[in-house]
Amino acid sequence: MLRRALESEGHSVLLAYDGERALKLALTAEFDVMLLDVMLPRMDGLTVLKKLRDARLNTPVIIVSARDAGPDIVQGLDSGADDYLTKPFELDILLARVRAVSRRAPGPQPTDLVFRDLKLKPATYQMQRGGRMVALTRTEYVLLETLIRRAGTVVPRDVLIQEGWGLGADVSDANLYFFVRALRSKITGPGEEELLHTVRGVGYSIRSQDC
Amino acid sequence: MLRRALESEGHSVLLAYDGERALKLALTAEFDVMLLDVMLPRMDGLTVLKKLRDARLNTPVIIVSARDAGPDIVQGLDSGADDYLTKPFELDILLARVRAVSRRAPGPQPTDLVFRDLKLKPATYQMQRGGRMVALTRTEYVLLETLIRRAGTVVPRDVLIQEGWGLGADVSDANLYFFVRALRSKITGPGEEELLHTVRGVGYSIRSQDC
DNA sequence: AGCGAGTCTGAGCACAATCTGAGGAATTGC
DNA sequence: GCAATTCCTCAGATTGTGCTCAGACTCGCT
Repeated sequence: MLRRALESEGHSVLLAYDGERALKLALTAEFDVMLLDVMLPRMDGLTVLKKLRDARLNTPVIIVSARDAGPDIVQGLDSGADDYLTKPFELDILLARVRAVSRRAPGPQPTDLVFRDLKLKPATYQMQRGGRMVALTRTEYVLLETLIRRAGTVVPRDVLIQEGWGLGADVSDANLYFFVRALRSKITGPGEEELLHTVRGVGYSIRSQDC
Repeated sequence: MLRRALESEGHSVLLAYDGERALKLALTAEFDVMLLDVMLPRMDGLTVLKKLRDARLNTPVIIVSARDAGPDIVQGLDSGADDYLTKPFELDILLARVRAVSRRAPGPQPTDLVFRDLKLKPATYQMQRGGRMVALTRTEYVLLETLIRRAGTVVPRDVLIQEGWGLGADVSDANLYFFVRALRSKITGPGEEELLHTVRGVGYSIRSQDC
């Protein structure tokens, strides 16, 4: 739900389901804002924050926690958080606080989605294959994003349709074929390896020849 | 009481008992943090904040208010506050938030926004392309500012509208087109590279041809 | 080899998104 | 109050995206 809300505000969102992965993400890519829960599996939020700051990264962090006791808040902020929001909260407030926090961050560096030498740039609706930079239309972009998010797995045709056109959408097969074709022609230049494979009867899959 | 507490933390404190004096203080001297109540005599806190930001001062501001309704908080943050604290609050939390807010501001932000040979001068509402200096109207300026702040990324149309005209603004498409046209004609002289690109179905983007 | 369902291709149309020109309303400065 | 600037609106012109269709091609099966 949060992801949706943030994406509708123009952010692109990466999700981590436990503390370790959150930290790993935060250390590898560069983010505008990090929303951090405290109670997390594998590594709690405050530790994540501590390690992040130890690594001299000052990505803005908003702690989102059910703990609303004074000492918890103080500890959170003093661990290096930029803001502290207690659950339950109103969505509008979260969005406003995200705006407030990210407003001062100078260089927004939305993260790119990558598979091999194929890079997807949410910020500009472009993709890059090797050195080639290509512009994508909105629908092409959405489809490629879901494909590359699940790279290595097969994405069923109806999932693609749902992502690209919404739930009850009435999309003809030919139409999806049309976009697959468009994507293929953009992804695979002459002499390049085919990355977007058809899985007959099911859907499509981004992967390299082997595996 | 607040003054005591803050001074015991090593801050030196100046007190203003109404909004007008607060604004005057904030405009004349340079502060690490400003604690701002909303319900003030002579000029309410939000107006003070607004005028402060209009004067291009980005002193960190924490709003301290009894109003704890969602819309109030959102409005406060979107007016340019860095944090929002509802009364009653624990002293420790206030102190922690003051530390959090003052920690990050490394002094006043850079004055000119720059992308390639395009320079935006907030102080004078002017822009410079190469050697050419051009005056901008208020709306043109705001739009170009948000575009250049997120240079390299696509700024959705509704974000532009929100920045230029405020939240619930009712702005016709044609109107935005009008300003985009105005900006383009000012940014791109004859023979110069187009920097303001449209991304169909989404919005606009400042970037150079490649990348 | 022959069949059928599933998939792909080429060409072209329709429509909404975008852009333009011209001019009218609202502000602003003097 | 007037002139200049700024902002906004309307009515077409234009474009690119999304979409469709008919026919060709594949793959797996018997």
